[in-house]
Amino acid sequence: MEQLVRGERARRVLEAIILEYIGGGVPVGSRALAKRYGLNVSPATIRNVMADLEELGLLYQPHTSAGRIPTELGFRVYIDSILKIKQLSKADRERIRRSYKGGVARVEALLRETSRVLSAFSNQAGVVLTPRLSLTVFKRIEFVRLRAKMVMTILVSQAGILHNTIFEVNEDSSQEELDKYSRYLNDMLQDLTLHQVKARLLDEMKEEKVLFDRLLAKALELSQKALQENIEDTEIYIEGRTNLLDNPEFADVEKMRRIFNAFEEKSRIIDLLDKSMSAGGVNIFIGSESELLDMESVSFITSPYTSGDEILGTLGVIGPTRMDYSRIIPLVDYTAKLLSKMLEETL
Amino acid sequence: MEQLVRGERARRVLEAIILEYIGGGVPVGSRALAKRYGLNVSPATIRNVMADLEELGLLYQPHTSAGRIPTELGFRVYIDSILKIKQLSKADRERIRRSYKGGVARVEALLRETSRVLSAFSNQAGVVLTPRLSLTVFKRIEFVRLRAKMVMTILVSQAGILHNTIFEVNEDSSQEELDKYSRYLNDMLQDLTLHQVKARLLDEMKEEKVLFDRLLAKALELSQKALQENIEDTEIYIEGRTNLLDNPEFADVEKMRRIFNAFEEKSRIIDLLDKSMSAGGVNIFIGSESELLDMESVSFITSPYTSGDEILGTLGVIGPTRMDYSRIIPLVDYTAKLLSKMLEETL
DNA sequence: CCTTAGCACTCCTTAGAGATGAGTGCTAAT
DNA sequence: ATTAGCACTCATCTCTAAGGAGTGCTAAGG
Repeated sequence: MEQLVRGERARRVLEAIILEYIGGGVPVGSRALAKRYGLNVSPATIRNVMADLEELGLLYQPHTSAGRIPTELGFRVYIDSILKIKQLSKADRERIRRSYKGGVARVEALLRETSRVLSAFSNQAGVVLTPRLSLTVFKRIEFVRLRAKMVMTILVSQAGILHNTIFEVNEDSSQEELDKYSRYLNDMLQDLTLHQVKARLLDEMKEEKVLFDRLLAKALELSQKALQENIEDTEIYIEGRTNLLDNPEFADVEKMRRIFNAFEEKSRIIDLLDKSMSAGGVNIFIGSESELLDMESVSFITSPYTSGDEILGTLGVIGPTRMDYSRIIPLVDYTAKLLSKMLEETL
Repeated sequence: MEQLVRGERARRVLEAIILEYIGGGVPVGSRALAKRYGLNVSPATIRNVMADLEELGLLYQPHTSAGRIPTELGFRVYIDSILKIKQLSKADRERIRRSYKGGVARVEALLRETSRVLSAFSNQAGVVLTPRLSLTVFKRIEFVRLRAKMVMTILVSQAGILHNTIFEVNEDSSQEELDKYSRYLNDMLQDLTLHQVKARLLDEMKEEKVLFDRLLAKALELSQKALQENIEDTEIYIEGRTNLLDNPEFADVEKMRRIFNAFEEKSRIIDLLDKSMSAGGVNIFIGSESELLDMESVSFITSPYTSGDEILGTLGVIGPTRMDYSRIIPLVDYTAKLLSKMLEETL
């Protein structure tokens, strides 16, 4: 990829075109480029360079008499080998920290607030994925008797997130009995990851003692059910969707509909963000790279967030391919770190 | 209101115009009306009637040579004194019941699913408000020690909804101690509404015994904090937003932006739905009646839902003023009753 | 060999001019 | 009271022409 754009001048032209296009959203012509950027060459020369870049697949023309627009590949090359990512300024970091309203009263609220912050500072849509339950560490389980034979289980993960399930049991238990079960389980399952918890429960159920120990049997049955339902229900907070409407590329209703449809069908966005979870650091998906059908003009900038050593989830910004990467990449990076720190301090 | 449209024919014309306008979304002319509805009068006569209706403020013309469009008042009169609301057919009721996917594993999921169902059957946006915590009945409280001095409280309402708060305390308590507090409180607060709980806690704190009973004092302090934060955080589930994009009245981007902005600013929608909570049965807000600024062309059809005698929250459909009230009013009505029944059976 | 001025050419965008047609209000006859 | 007839209004559509941004190519100059 690196050697794709050889000449120094070619790279500067590509950069200029991308900056100009990010700023304006319209095809970029040679004249404007020659004037506004200190390239010190004539428009004709730039046209030659542009023709080369087009041949490499980094630019394209919507029609013969229009300027050039960067292709996805063009953006890719720009991001990978031209863009120098700066740190966020101290003032910006400060502003972000301050823009968190209120204390950390609930993890869910904190995640949603983070999404809002991302959207506010990027002027695009912010997105935060809640921790994958299966990856997180068991903290506590409780059973609540709602009415005869109806039980609610409450599972608390180390990440401070609650998951509940309501189900019917064959045999009624009093709240006192349920409390016994949960005390028992809380002792047994301390500090296991949810995956380990599942395995542990299965192991226990195979043991002979289950046959004789009614309490144990009951407790296992209930917790089984609780985990079955819950293990994969990840939530997603998307804030600032309307920011996307300000981008001229989504001005026509048809494109908009596609994007908002994608937002409604959350599972595909979750899959995408999941992918970027394992790969640490900031990830960038440009247009069709995201493999979200019909989203050619949309890009994702994501980063995982953690608590301690535990990777919890992903957050990021959704915007047009034509967004200001130089600002938003550091923003996403910093916000992920900030959130991680806040979580670590409370959990 | 009733006597506003005197003549029987005038009412039939108004009805025909509204039906035609709901169907087509374009101004309705006298000729089309005369042909398609069995009014047995000539277009000229209808024009006279239309002129009368316009004078009453029930219709208006976008320009001299266009047909008529019903005003908000026109819709109001139609709904209040012309429309006969039918029951949903047995087949429709069956289809709605079936379209609920999966069991009732969590109340939150059930509410979101209800929102989805409303949107799917109305082809508009569905909306469901979670129960107001302050109106619901206390079920259970739990404290979880997250780390030194950090405590999470979990409050379970009778409605099966969880609310949690994380906060720092001055003095560390072990999980065993926290369990004692919660057992104590669970006994004390059983079957009170959250409002009563608040009052009760304040009363208790005034008592002299608090000075001597450390356990009591601690328990009260923690529960105080838990309630303070939580008492008003209502959630709202809006599904099927994109359905609104199919309506020609929202075809232009500017109007769309307004609507989606309103969706992002949830508090105003919550206020509106709250209003309709106390007034039982189906409520209809037409255009500016909703007092959501900039929403002239949007209507709300809402109904409260319950569990037993308790009013829990509100659900409804958001669509253009020009929506099919005759179908959607019974839909909202039935869905509210269905949800109420499902909640009653599980809680 | 690279750079650049000049020029012909493309093609999108905009504005304006008719033409079309849906729909009205009014008048006069039934 | 109803209705046929007619003149009139005005949004919408189509077509054309002008304008202009931007290109590719060629030929001249460093």
